Amino acid sequence: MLEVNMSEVHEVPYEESELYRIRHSAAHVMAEAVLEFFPNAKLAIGPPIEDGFYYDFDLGKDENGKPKTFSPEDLEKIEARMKELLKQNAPFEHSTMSVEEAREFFADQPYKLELIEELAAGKLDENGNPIAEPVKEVSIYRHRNFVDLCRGPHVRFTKQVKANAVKLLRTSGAYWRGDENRPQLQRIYGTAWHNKTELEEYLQRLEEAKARDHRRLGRELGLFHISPLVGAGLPLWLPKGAVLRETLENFLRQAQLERGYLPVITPHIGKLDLYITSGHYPYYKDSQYTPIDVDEEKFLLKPMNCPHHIEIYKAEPRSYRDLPLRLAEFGTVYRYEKSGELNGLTRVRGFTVDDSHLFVTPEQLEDEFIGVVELIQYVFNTMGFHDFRARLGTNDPNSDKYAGTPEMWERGINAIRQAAEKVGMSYSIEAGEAAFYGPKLDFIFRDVLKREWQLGTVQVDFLLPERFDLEYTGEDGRKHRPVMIHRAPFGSMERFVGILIEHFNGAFPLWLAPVQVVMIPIADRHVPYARQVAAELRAAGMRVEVDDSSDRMNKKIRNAQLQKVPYMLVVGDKEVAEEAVAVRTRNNEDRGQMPVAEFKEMAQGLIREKSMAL
RNA sequence: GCCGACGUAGCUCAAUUGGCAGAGCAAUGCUCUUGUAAAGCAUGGGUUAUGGGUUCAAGUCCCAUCGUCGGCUCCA
Repeated sequence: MLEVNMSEVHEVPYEESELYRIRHSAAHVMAEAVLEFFPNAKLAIGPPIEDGFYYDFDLGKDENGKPKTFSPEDLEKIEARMKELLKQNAPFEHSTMSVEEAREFFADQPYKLELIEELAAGKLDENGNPIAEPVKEVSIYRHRNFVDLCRGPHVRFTKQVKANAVKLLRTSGAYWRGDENRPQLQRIYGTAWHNKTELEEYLQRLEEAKARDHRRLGRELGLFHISPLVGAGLPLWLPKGAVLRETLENFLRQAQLERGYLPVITPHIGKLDLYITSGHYPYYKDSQYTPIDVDEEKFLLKPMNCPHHIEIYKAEPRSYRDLPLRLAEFGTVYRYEKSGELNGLTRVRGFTVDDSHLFVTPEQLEDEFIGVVELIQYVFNTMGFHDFRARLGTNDPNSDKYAGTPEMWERGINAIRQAAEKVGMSYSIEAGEAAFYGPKLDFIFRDVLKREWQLGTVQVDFLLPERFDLEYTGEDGRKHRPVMIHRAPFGSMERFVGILIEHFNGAFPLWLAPVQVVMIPIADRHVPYARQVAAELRAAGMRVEVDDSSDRMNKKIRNAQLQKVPYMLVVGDKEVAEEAVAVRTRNNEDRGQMPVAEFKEMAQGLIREKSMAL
């Protein structure tokens, strides 16, 4: 198993590290170089970021009135010049200016002026974060003739940024202040490290990430295919991918069965009115497809499963004895994603949610919420996902994106906090991360490349029960309003599988591997025996292929190895004679000869336990 | 959707300034019957994403559309 070393231990916060100063300084020197080639460029901001830095520029318009952009050749020129400038040693000098002076000094830099005004007004700092009070003086850094409004810190001399540890990576468009209604600027991304070795290690890491890209592995391992004729963002699951996905689904089905969930199946479209009632339609109009006309009525390709499940709840009168009612479905939903946002399996236009809606009494809410949290933890643990954190997403009181009353939100948030406390789980709170109908607890997983992915989610919802006027008859014979819990441990099957592919680099644990065993007959005369063993293993529930091609044994091993098949069973004269198989693993281990029955028992055990081992 | 780059055989990539579309792997056939990461030989495979245009001549230049990639924005 490939171990990718991303360890970059920050003893001090990144903002106080030398690397941060190096990158911040590299951004300034890059801007200096840009101004040499584009003297009229307007400077926006140029902060350090994870693994590097960027700087945004407004290059003005060309003769046709189109915004000017950086060409790839420009990038090369800028990088070369930047390296020269780094070597021409110059000190970084810090000073301050009064707001008045700064306004005058940056008179021809409109973006800097905007930053100065926001500082002076006590609104936002240069990163767009709110500040406590208006500032009277602004901080300035100068090296040679390049002067920038900047809080720093920087290295002391440009030479401290090693020219051979810096590389410009790419250009892109980026909206000023991250707002798509404001001008689009030209951004240059670069990376900078302490020394050449670190830079090379970083570039190496990028290569490794590329090699385990799920889009590439998805093709190489025959997992999925995206056909432009079917449509962008609409993946086709190939047999091996489908096996992988169904194995995951069946695993969860079983876990749900054990926990009292009930399966339901609902159609892919529903009347527009359904979504108007739920409130989804007005809120998410922009990310839904145009309604379909059916006779005189409008139908929506379903963007959510909850309204359908709610209608199942309403299909009959409910009593407190029916609750909690846990309805579960692998429900496929369709959401419009802008073309530029699509990405392999991780960002698609049609995907399947491992959805469930729990209808509970207020008294049951906490226990049921805990049950869901424990289910998600069980699912993650089984996957071998140990590096994850929880995030409580609350409403942002300043946003009109959230429906319901403050009391509802309060109750929901409290329910989640109490449940989290009871299971002893720590979490961070982020305002503005809630669903429109209620707060949620998200499970954020860090993969082997240390990238974070939001996977499982649990949401508390008092709103939709109101909107749909849900009720049950209580012990007291009166009508009561149930509470809903929305939850999905995997999130979306597409996204989850995409992440799984990258996390395991295509080498799935035995129980998930689309092909668990490849039979490798040495010569043609061994093929019948290989088929016989394959049949026996298949009868025991294993996924087995026989490589009866005319390739040499060595080639067959190579092919199985490249497909990351866990076990290769080589069979020749000796094995035929002794009812045995010669076991080789994808980890290049030669386990030697083993009776078929022994192999079968061993492999079955590992599959049953969903072991990570071979 | 926006900015930029790109689209040649199933895959990875070649093809001077516009001048006969190629290679490796894969596929198919034949020979060999093999003991732990690539046997040998042969064969087939393309309206160069699609549609228009410029030119004696377009993979190459121009326009549009579709798609991919990297960002931005967005993500119930």
